[in-house]
Amino acid sequence: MTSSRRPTVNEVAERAGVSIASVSRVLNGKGARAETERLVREAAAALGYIPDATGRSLKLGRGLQVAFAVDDVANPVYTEMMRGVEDGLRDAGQQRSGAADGPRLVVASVGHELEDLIALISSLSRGFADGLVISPLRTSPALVTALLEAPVPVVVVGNPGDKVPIDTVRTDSGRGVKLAFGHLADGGRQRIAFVNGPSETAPGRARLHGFESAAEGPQGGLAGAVVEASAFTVEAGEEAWARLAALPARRRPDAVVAANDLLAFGVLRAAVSAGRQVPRDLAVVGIDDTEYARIYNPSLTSVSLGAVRRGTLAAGLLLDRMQQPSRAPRTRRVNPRLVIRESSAPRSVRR
Amino acid sequence: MTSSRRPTVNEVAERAGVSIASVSRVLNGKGARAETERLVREAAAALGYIPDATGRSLKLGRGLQVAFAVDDVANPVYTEMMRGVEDGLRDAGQQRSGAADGPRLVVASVGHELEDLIALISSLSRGFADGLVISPLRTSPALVTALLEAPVPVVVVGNPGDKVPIDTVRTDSGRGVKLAFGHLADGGRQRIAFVNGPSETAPGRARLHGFESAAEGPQGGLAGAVVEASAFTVEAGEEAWARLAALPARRRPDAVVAANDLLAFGVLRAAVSAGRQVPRDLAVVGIDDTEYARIYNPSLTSVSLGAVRRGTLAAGLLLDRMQQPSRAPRTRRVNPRLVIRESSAPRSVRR
DNA sequence: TTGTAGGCGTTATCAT
DNA sequence: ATGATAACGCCTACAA
Repeated sequence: MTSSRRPTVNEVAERAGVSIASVSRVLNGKGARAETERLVREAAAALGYIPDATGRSLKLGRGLQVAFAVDDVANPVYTEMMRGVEDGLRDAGQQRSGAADGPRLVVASVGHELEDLIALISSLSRGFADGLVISPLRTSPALVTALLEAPVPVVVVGNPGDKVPIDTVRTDSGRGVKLAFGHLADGGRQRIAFVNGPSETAPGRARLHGFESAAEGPQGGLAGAVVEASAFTVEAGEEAWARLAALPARRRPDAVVAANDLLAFGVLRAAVSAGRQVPRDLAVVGIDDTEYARIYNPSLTSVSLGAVRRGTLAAGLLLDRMQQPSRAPRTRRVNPRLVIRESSAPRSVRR
Repeated sequence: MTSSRRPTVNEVAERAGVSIASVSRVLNGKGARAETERLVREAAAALGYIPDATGRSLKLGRGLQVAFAVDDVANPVYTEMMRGVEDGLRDAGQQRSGAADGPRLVVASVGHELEDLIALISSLSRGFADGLVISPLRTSPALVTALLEAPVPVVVVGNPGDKVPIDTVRTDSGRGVKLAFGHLADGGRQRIAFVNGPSETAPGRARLHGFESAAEGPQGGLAGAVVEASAFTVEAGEEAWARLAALPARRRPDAVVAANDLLAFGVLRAAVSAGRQVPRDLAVVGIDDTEYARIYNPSLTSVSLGAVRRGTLAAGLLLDRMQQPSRAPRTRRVNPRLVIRESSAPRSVRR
């Protein structure tokens, strides 16, 4: 099945009757006599020659792969972000280098363990990836250290900690939570609960602050219970709903803001299974505006954090830094945007 | 930000006061005097030395990465399959080589174009990946050729064509369709439509055959319209429902088998939006038993094709072939399994 | 314009 | 047991 061996520049050169230097030049568009060019291209085609990426990167000191490390490939928000990174790589790569296309994107799915991510970053070496985009849930001094000493440029989507001199793409998810809260309050909801993910994560902390600050605002009296789910997953959302449902009747919420769409789906699934009517008995708002938000029944009101856009911006920052490793770190921002759907229809309105 | 430069064996050797050969030996566990070993390890640790993957693969003629090429990263079935591949790589890698862990998995998201996939396969080179798992929707003689001449071992999840001598992991998705059809017929449904994906794809063809053969069976009189969606996506499912709804009343289905879960969600979304009650007015069964099938409202009955298991099996086949490139091609099979949920509750039963 | 030669970081052979 | 040295495939001064 596998052909015996890959042809090398040497064999192409021999067959074309030229030197390996000419082969390399022709194949890299460095200019050569028309006749030489023809000879080389013919020989390469005949042999099915494909440059060995290893040899090339070894010589060049860089390859053409960019990695995207994700905590949870099953979360659609990351696949959307990934699409954004891909787009950004392709477009910018084309625009910048005029080359056929930008670097190839590989996705490294690291586990949920922070250590795994740190190991990935510091093991990052030429030949695996020449740039990295990460969107870590958790952070720690060790991670920051690894980031700063990373062997290749790294762009963080999220907040790695204040004043860390590194390129980042950020969004104010706390403000997103306030948007959701205000929307539910405007819709006549009386007791609005917040289902957060783990508060020791960066997004968990930011979103909790958002809820707390909403609770201090003019409509703050409507703020209900805060429940911390064990993860940003559907299962954890179901479990969180069980805890809300166990509350004494007068504290039981008529609306829930969930810290992401997966948690929201969990709450919806569990609440509907328990016989709640959504949005009549219970309104639900998620965060991320995942593809499934539109599809769910009822469709889910959600706060878009611009996952695709954030991916694209991250790719741009990364390419810039790969070109100029010493430039000053930059931060790009994306604004949250509320997308209203069925799951949060105002209490007063009959469907 | 990026530290000046990565340390190399030379620097470790110099600092340890030994030769680079000793460094290499120690770090690869080839045995050395205890004192030498200590010296090398200390120097390596002090310098934060990490072997350069590029240099290593260049010398070794192979790296330690496996790629997984997917048509549509947004389809949860592929993220599940990917999890299976990861597991298989890790477990088997550990078991076989006794090494810390198996090869690293990278995901190459190729576009929907067959050409892109072919380009990926033939451009596959050392330094990018040393093995590949693909699950292509479409196939063609050109793809088969590329597969057979691929520079690295390839395992196909799916059916690349009959008698193609290549390792494959298969499942009889046609039988899955028959399972779904039979289930709906048993539940008292009178007119069962089939929403297929593009019939020029391998799964589209197999699933259509499954439906046709069900239509010839004992309950075949219940077989209704066949609609071919433009893709295996939610949007295409919504559009397909529109076409079913436009049918004259007596041909309108009271049940739908969809060729995958995304199509099923599209049908559900569109039907529910149009005021249909599921499962009272309309029963729906999907294929793939995606994570969202359990979560949807109503939860979706679906035929599991064992995505995770298929991924694991593919990883095993790949590792075997990487070890023995010339062994005979093998095929592993996974059986479809019906998972019954709310969306297909029998007509007669009141909820 | 073309060819020769050196070296990127690693491992493995062959002396010592 | 250890060290010097030669590759692996590629690109690119430098020389011709």
